[in-house]
Amino acid sequence: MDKTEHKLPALAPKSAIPNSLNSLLQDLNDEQRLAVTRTDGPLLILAGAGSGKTRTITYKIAYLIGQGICRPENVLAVTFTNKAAEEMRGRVERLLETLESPPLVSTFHSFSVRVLRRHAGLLGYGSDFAICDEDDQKSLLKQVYDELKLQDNLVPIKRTRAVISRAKNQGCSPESYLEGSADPDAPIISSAFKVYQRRLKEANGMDFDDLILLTVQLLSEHDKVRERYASTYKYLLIDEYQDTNLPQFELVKHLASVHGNISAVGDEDQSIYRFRGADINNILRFERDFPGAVVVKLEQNYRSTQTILDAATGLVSHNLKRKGKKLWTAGGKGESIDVFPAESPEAEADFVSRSIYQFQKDSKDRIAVLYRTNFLSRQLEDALRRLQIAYRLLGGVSFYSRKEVKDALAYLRAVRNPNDDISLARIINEPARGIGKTTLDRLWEEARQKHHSLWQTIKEALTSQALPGRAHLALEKFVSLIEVSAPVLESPLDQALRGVLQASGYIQALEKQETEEANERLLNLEELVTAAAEHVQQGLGMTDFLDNAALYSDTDEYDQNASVLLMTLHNAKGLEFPVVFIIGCEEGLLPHSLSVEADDLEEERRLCYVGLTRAQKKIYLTFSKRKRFNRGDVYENSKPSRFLAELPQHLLRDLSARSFQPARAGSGIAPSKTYNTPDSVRHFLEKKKAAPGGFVKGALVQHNDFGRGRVLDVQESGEDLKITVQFPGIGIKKLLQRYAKLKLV
DNA sequence: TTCAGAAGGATTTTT
DNA sequence: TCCTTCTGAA
Repeated sequence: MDKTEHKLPALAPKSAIPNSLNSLLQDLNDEQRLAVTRTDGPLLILAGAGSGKTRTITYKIAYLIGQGICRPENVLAVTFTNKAAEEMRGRVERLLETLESPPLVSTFHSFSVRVLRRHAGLLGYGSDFAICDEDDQKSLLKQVYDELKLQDNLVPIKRTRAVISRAKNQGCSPESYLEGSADPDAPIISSAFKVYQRRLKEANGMDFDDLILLTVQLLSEHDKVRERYASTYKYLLIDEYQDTNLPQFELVKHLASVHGNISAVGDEDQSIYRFRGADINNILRFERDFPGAVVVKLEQNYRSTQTILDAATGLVSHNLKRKGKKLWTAGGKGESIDVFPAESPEAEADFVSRSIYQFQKDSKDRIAVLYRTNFLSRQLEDALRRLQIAYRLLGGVSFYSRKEVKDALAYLRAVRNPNDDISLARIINEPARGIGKTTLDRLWEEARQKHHSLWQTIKEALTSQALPGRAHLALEKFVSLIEVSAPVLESPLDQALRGVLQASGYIQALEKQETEEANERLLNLEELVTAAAEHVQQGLGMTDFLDNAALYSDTDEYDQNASVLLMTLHNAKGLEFPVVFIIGCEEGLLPHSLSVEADDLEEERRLCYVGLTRAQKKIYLTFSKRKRFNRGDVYENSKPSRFLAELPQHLLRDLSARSFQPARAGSGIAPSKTYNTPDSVRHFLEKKKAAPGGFVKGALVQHNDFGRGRVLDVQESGEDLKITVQFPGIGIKKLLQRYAKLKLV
């Protein structure tokens, strides 16, 4: 790009600009500074991996506000994850020491919720609409299947859900989806889609896709609302623009329709969300969509060694659909990229965990292990535990998707709005209170015919005495439970939550079970109450609490302090680590077999590219020559990923000659490791007075490596205290119970 | 209506 | 291998 064409504005220091901002601008290279200081009209920042993307946006926000170009409330920055938003918010606040009000940094989804909470009425929704996650969608679809007399085995609900979501992300209605689809099941899916959408609206619910779609609908149908938002946000900044899908693009267009000051940052080589409708053409087409756009390319990489960059560029240059850019770094050549072909998946995990063990002996560098599919983490977790290496897993079952947590939240929703069918159905017989399948089927049938909510139907059935005595009584009790609980919501959120859980008998039912599992659930509920209390302290209400719970994702728990992180390649985007392992570099896994069939090879390649460019210093690529077939001990040969062959071969080093002794129990390989009680643990524990030394069962603790955990047991042994602490979220629940009991001595 | 035991199915990636 | 769903008995 010709730099002379756009002269850099002189950096006239005004008194309004904090000095720090001024000196920050001096730090930037010419392109970055241009990207930061150009404040008129559309701007596309094509940023390579590790080129300081986030930094550029953050500085830009600070620049706009610090220079007095606009007020904080006139800036809207959009990211894809809550985590990214949070981080950016923090950075902006640090840059601008004196800020009356913070600029809005938000994800597409949470921004949409914010707008919809205000204007849902215009679209025929109540403003207390519920946000449905995948589970809710599936249970709603189950009812749709009942209504349509569809068999699950004809078209699996899971598939229907995915197809509907995809259609919505492409902006399709049930009808337009049917027209455009070659799928033989399309007529069935389309009819389910139609009923699903109707029922969802009747239940005053929105799924994730609706959040965006309905916001777009709102802005396009209501000129006043659009103008209001579009003129409020004088400056619009969109991160990861290559991941926007059609509805998101339309949202952006609406928001930019008054001022047109949109800055989009993206990297077409990192577009990895096509499955959720992300359209790489959005970024390729930017200059056409926003005429007069200036394009800035950030090609200098500040993250990786030249070797890593060459490898990554070499790989992704096999893709045809890209604008092309040449990454370079002022840094050194760095180490070779090591490839380890393992004999078996176990050997692969063994290699990785031992290498990590070695690394940790002489450095504190953070290490990431990346993989294509979540289940690949398991064998590795086992291996890491054998060596007692602390790690943190992203993904899997998140706190807010646990059954008991979702039940508790459903109680809150149902009490607040009993006509919320989805929540009501979730808890009507949880704990079991004699409202069984037969009764519910009858009620649903009734509700369906009259187009009434489940709640209405129940009340009608009670007045008309239409049900057998036992069911009648059970329903009467349930109705009064919900009605009696309503005033409880007036009290502070944490108390309300506790009250509802008590009144419903949920807590008591768990307590009665006296199993380890029930106990864990109780502790989780306790943690939820704590979280609610924290929300209250931040001055947030119930709606915010529920929204956050719904939009919360595992990535958001990412903990800067853990030194070994396990996550999918998707989750790794936007992060960086000194050392990166990419495991499972096999045909069928990376690229994934389903993607090869669907001809999404380029996306898989980009995914691999994303993985490679996370690394600052060192990359290991591993694969197994054999893989275990579904069940049993049958092994099958597997081929190394074609991407390994596409990498520039001179950058690779084959480690197959290096062999490790196989791990044997009791051979002294597993080092005994003592964890000192971190200060934060003491801090937490000492607040509660009870048990020996102030340590108490069930207390929440914070550990540097594992994040938040809980004290399971406290025993005195001689002069020492033996405290058993459990850290949830580390692995699959069962494994967790077996292994993740960490002794803090 | 509920619980327990058995059989069968599953594995892409996420807000 | 593990988890979910189905089936039948109390």
